[in-house]
Amino acid sequence: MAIHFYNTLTRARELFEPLEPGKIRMYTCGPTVYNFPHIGNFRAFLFEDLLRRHLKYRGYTVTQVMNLTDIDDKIIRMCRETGESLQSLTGRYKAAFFEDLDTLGGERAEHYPAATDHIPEIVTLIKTLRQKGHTYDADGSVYFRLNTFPGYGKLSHFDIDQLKTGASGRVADDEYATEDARDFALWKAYVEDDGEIFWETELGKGRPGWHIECSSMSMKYLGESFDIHCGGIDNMFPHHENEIAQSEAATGRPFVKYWLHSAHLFVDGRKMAKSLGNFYTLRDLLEKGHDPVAIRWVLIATHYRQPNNFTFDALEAATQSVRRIKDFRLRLKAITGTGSGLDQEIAACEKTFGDSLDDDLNISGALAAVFDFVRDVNRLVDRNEVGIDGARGATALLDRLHAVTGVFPSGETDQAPQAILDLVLERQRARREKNFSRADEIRDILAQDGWVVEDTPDGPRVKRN
RNA sequence: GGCGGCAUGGCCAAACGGUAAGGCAUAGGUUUGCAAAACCUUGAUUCUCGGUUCGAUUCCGAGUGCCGCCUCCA
Repeated sequence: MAIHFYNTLTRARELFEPLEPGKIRMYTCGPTVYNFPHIGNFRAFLFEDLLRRHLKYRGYTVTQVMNLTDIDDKIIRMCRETGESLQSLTGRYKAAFFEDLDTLGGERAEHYPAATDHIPEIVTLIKTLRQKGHTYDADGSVYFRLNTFPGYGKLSHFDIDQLKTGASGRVADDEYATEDARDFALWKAYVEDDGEIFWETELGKGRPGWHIECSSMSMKYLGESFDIHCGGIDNMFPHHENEIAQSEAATGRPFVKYWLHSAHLFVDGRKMAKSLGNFYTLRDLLEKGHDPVAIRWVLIATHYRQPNNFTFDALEAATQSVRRIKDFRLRLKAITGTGSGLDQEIAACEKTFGDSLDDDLNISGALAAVFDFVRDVNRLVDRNEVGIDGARGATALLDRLHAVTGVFPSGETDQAPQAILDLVLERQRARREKNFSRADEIRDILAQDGWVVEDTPDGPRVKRN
């Protein structure tokens, strides 16, 4: 089955055909590095991670760019309030972002350009826009003149004349210099409150607007036209709309072929908000002792265009699911005899898995295929019908699917230390001598150290609790 | 005021006109020294009301509820 994606631009499910055969260039809106990312941020980043992994699984060469926004109003305000330098502040949160990304098993993108490292490129792009008559200056700032770009609104499907200015109650005072309130800043003139944060450029003393960084950096690393652009649904307007305007006005070419937007994460059915007390960073969940793989599971297990309702019950269910897969892999590992090679089961699982993800990243179908496989194989193992070839094949399959989803780890790292293994041996001796009270006592001791011992026909199995 | 999304068994969640996947939890069973794991069995007519259709969770309309965007929030 060919890959299909739902394209926000057309509001339709479309056959996916990259601009260049075999190669995919994608841009994914990254974090603003002024805080620890919350799990809602990671819902979007992990959707993008799943996307890139699946495309690679399908044999494409993927070039992904994720920007790091390290200059904006909030960052400046924080620097002003704390006295910390911009570089120091954003450096800390960049590091935190990568640390959290690693914890969640996110693959690294090919490029992580930061806005402040691309001031020259930004200035060049603004100059091009100015040269083509798409800008005007006001009070030292440079604005994009919206009515010079006829296609404005084609992504968000907003009728530009019906936008209710200031409906969000967030229009800043310094926006009033625009001729039309809907025009947006490309370059913002320096103001007193900016302190030490400014760049002296041909455009004057100031700093870049928000949207322009994504246009200039995406085009620098991916070219004037590229395949996929992702982001949270909230970025569709105005951010992505403005990116299209800037980019296409500058180049005269189509900017992006497929726009993919992820829906929000809710917590207990409500929008995540600090005021509601349901706001979580990854670190909050880790402190509560939750498994990063289970967290990843919960964040990707809902289709990316559906609102994902995060609950601790769901996280617990995901934890159990991860455990089930790990147990299954341990069980495969213990198989030594001859028997079925599982060729049919493996092929069926992988086909359904791949077909599901090809269908606009239907993760639920993909996970269901794996669970069906686990159940089918477990049944065969119960009947002693699976041989070592089958076990190896099944393990290899899970390795392949883990490379795509990141939620089927082997649990190999849970290797018990010698002291624990000694206790297990002692317990075996006790059991052989029918000294079950001693055996149960040892099991309790192991449990206290966080290890579970299970008796199987092939001997005891130790695993992390 | 404009635009848009969502509503499926206790919880999470698929299905894009053909008669409701999967996971977790629950209950019963097989197995086990006891457990654990595994396996088997167990449960929904899909928010409400209309309409289109031989047939609707799926399409259309109205309503109810929750949510998002409308200039810098993934």
